[in-house]
Amino acid sequence: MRTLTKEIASKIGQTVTVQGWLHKKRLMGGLTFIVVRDRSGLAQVLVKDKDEVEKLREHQIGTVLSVEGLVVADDRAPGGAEIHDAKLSVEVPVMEQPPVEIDKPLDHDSGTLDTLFEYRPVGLRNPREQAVFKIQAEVIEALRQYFRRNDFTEVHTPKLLAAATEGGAEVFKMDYFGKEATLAQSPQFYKQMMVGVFERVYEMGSVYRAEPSATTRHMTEYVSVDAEFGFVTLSDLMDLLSGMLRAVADDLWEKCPKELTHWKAEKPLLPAKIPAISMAEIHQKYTDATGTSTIGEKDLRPDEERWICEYAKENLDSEAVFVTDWPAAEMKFYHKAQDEHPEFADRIDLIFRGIEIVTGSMRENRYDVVLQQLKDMAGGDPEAPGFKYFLMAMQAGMPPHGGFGMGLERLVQKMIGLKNVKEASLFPRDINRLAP
RNA sequence: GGGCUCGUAGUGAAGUUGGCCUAUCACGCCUCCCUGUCACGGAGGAGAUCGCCGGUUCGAAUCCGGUCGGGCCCGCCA
Repeated sequence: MRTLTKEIASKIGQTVTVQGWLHKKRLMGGLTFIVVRDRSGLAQVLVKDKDEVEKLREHQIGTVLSVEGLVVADDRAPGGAEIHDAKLSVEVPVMEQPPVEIDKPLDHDSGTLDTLFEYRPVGLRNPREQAVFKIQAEVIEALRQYFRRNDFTEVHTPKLLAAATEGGAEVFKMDYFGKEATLAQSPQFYKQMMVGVFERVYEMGSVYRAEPSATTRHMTEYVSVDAEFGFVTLSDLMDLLSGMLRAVADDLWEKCPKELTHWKAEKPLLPAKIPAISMAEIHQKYTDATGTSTIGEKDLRPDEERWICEYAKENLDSEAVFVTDWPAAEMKFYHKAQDEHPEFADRIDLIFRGIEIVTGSMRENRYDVVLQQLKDMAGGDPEAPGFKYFLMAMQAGMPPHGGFGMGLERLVQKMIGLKNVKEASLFPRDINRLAP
């Protein structure tokens, strides 16, 4: 019977067998400490028998071990318990030293990220790297719970598409049995269609962007958290997002204290309602504060995004900000303009700790209007397979609805405090990395 | 796509106004010592044709040209 390392503290006085990877060897002469890693964590084994220690000669970290011994309580042991009188059995010997260190923090300086990713299959065994993805898994779990609490249905939409979807971002083209197909850059049209079915839906899945962006916040493949719901206003959407971000943070700091400590992560300051500031006002404040004029610009500069978050943290007790009142000239065809001020789109971005993690908007739900906007704003062909079925759903009756897309890795990056979004991806894909 | 910047043992760095470099340090690895370590400690050792090609020079890690591969910022976006 296998005992997990996390269970040994509750098995004092019992003989147990743990299985895992050799994580650390400390030879002290007459006694040797061995640390074994399994899925639940680490356990210390004390070996005094020279013959037992000899079994590990020249065996590298990563060697697969089975260890049988007596669990003894000792304040000097990590976790208050360790295994004594151990009989070691090497299940899978490893004689090659790992290319990167597993038992000490790996370098995350920007200049060395290439090495970090090149050796990911091994480097991810490092507990501190693992922690990133334990946190990511918990974020997914918290989001799923939050959406379910709010009566959303989870869906999975196709990523192989007949044609480009939203326009704007570049899409990957590929051969599909002699026809041209594209990879989805978002589930936008499908999740809107599903509003007509379930009213409230969400999806968490990979999307693909063929943009030649070489920055700390872009990847060509990332996990998009998408939600869409009907019979709502932009205000409802902002409330949903405010609640969501807080739910994730609360859950994370409750469930993953150890993992967060690895990264010295600080719980974000998030009010019940994240403050909303119009783009024009941000431009004005930024211009006043820095002397660099951005007034009239149609988007926020990256530096403005960083600046407004600092401002909000100091003055509004929030590390996140909604940016409202985007110029309608920058609207996508499926967006809805504001009823009272049609020069603005009914759109928000959510900026968290200096980076845009969410874009959301109300969608144009009137068939005639969205059809016209498609022709006028996107030059789209209503009969093209990329638009035809979307329009079919719109014509079949759509309530006022809206939704958002959020970059999972960006959220994890900012919760932890990583410098590059790629550090929050198991196997990141960017403009010049396709492997591992 | 534009601008800037970097490439030195398995890993991270120093050296880069040419010679003192037979290339330095730390981690890791190997050998030995060490009975309470937990980033253990101590002694010794192996490991690098300084990304690659060409040039300048008596002499190149260092200067020049080319080339390959990274990174950061901007644009665009999540």
